[in-house]
Amino acid sequence: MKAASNILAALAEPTRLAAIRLLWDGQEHCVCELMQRLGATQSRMSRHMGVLKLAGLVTDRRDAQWVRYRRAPHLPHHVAHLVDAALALPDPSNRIAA
Amino acid sequence: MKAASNILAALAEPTRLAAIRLLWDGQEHCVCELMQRLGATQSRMSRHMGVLKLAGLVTDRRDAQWVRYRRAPHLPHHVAHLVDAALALPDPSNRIAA
DNA sequence: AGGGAATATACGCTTATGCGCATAAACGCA
DNA sequence: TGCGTTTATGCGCATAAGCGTATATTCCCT
Repeated sequence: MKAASNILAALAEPTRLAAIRLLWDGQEHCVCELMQRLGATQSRMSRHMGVLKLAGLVTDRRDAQWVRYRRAPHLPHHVAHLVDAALALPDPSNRIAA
Repeated sequence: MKAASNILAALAEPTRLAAIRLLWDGQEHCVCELMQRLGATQSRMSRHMGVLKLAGLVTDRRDAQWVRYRRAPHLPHHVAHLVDAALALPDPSNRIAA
């Protein structure tokens, strides 16, 4: 099993990490919202979410024409802890103009 | 700045994570030791260490014909915390035979 | 049934990553 | 200086990752 590498690789992409940051509020977010807020195209965002889902970090739920993503429930504590640590790193998108 | 992604990507490779695990004892380890203990070729290990060094996770020191690597000193707490969390994930190489 | 919205996916392309092999570079020692 | 040891690196290759475009798919609503 190489779950550790999968998870780390999933987090090692700026847009995916940004998506995780949004999803980590515990609420559901549709792809359309994520792509808008992160400035990503539809297919790009969809695929990134697929990676996060495959890594076990998020789950999705079909709701009419939308697919709602949210933080995976019952996430192993090690994993949750890792994600928290990743989110604690300085966020490039939060940079203050000089 | 995309340091976060760099660090996560650096950790997202099994051999590199295993190297970090060894180096996280705070001691110095030469490439020859790492390659032996991790079963990697020389060039492979050297390059992996280069990636870790570039990510700022380790430092190297020339000692005669050896290059001693060790955990980077004064690592930002966020980063140290992240690495600790990554090392806390179940380790594939520590698997117990069934 | 038909149309529009939201999402996933197949395809092709470009770039990045990881690797082995061979070679260079740095060093100690005789 | 020449040799052995250790480490880094140039080169080429194979594979993976990421992306855009276009197309399917799923669902609601009329």
